[in-house]
This record gives sequence, C-alpha cells and structure tokens, in this order.
Amino acid sequence: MIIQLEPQSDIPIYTQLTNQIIEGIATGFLQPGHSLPSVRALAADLGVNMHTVNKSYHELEKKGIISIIPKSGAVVRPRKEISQEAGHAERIFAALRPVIAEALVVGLDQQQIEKQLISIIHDLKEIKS
Amino acid sequence: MIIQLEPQSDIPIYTQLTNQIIEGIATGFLQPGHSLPSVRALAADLGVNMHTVNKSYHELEKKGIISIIPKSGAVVRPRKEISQEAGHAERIFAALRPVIAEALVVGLDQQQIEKQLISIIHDLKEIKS
DNA sequence: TGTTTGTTCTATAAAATATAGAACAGTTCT
DNA sequence: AGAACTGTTCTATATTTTATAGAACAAACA
Repeated sequence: MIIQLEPQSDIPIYTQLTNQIIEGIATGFLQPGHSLPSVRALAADLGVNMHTVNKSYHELEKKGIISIIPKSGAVVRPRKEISQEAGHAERIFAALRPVIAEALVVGLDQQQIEKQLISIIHDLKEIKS
Repeated sequence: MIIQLEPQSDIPIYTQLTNQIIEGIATGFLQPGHSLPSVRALAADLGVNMHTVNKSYHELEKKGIISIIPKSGAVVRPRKEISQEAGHAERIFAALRPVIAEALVVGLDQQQIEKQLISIIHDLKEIKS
C-alpha cells in the first residue's frame, strides 16, 4: 500500500496517515483481520518517528476501526464489530456538516454535492489489488 | 445570531467561529452585503480575544466568503462573486473525501450518507429569521 | 472632532506536533 | 530457551499553533 505524506501540509502527519489507512480499508486494500505494520517498521518506511505512527494507530483505535493488541500488533477489525458500535454516525455527520455548509455558501448545489459524493464512493469502492 | 463556542473542544475557537459564520450565511441569517460585527465588538460579545476573531475573519476571507475592507469592516460577499472564483470545489471535495471514507469503513452505505446529506442541506436551507 | 475601524507590533503562556533515545515486559518465532 | 520483535512508557527537546494581552497607528466614520 502506497502512503504519501506531506510534511509541509497544514494537516498533521499522524492525521494524514490515519486518513490514508482509512482509505486503504475503504478500498479493500486493507481487509478485516489484516495486520498493520509495526509502528517501528511503518515509521522507518515512511521516514517519520515511531511515536507519530503510534499516535495514528491510537486515533484509529479510538475511532473503533482497528484493534491494538498490547505487545503484539494492530489489526483491522471485522466490519461487523465496527458497525455494531454506536456513535459512529454522529461523529461523522458532525464532521460532514461544516463541509456541506461551506459547499452551499460557495454556490454548490445539492446535485453537485451528491454527484461528487457518489464519485468519491465509487472511487473508494473499486477494490485495488 | 447565536454563536456557541466550546473552549474545551479540540476544534480551535477561531475554526468554530468560522464554521458558525459559514452556517449563518448558509441559512440566510447573514445575507450578502451584510456587515459582520467589528472584531472588537464580536470578541467582547463572545468573551474571546480580538485577535482570535480577526483570525477567523481572515480565514473566511481566504475562503473567499467575506471581504475585509481595511479600516472599515467585514462584509459578506455577494453569492455571484463567491461562486465565480475557482478552486472552491476542489478544496471542499478534498475535505469531503476522508469523511466519506470513514463513513464507509464504519458501515454506513451510500443511501444513509445521501439521506444525511439531504437532511443537512434541508436543515441549512431553512432561512432562520 | 472624537470614536471606531482593521492593522501591526511586541509579549507571554499553554497546548499540539514531531522527533529522539532509552528501558521495560510481553509476544512471537526459530 | 534464546533472540528478535512488539507496544508501552518515560524523559527530553524543538517547533508550531493557539490564545490572550496591550499598545500604537492611520484610515474611516459619525
């Protein structure tokens, strides 16, 4: 899986990493049960600090997307386990709201937003590799 | 217009303010041509620092949503002026992508996301006062 | 003519971000 | 059993971001 980090971005490295791992799961590249690289291995691979990767993994765990087994490793949780938990929709829709508000203010209409939504979903749903 | 800031939030105060002003414009509460309060007045009203409000206004200006007239004040830009500018869609859809990816990973399907999208739009489109 | 405006500057403090290195104890593998 | 690897925890440092505070300025405004 190719991960591209931009150190110059205003988005923190650990957030970029978190988002790309989520995308990796969404696309099916990282499947349920899959082990993630160790924090040290991935840090070395990406050229960042171990603690930065660790922070990303814990963010993913907080979101309920992966399980961190102490002294062992991190694993993508089964889809059913993830979806069983409550609070996901609230968190995500709360993040969605300001984006939609801005879209409307800059003149995008419901059709355009829906079209892009579908485009993103189709793009992610294409299982790569 | 009621603005509620949460100092304890992980979202910076100036970002919260920016988002709520955008919502205010989306709902029609703040209409094109409307003057925003002076940075001092709003800061005093909200109980935050002048520079925090100033940063929010400049964020809104950077997004192309308001005009800051030096030594005079800040004004909501006309809708046509805003939508004429390029780059809006790219910026917004880039912000949309990680949210959608997480939604899919958590088990939300296209229908549910679309339903919520429409719900948010309808909620914002209701002109309040 | 005062008042208000955004602007600019210095200053300070706390929190967030990122890196670095070390040590620990449990896990995994040979 | 032993070696390698794992996440965890700790100290440390540096930079950036966030937020506040106060002062001064010149243009705009009433």
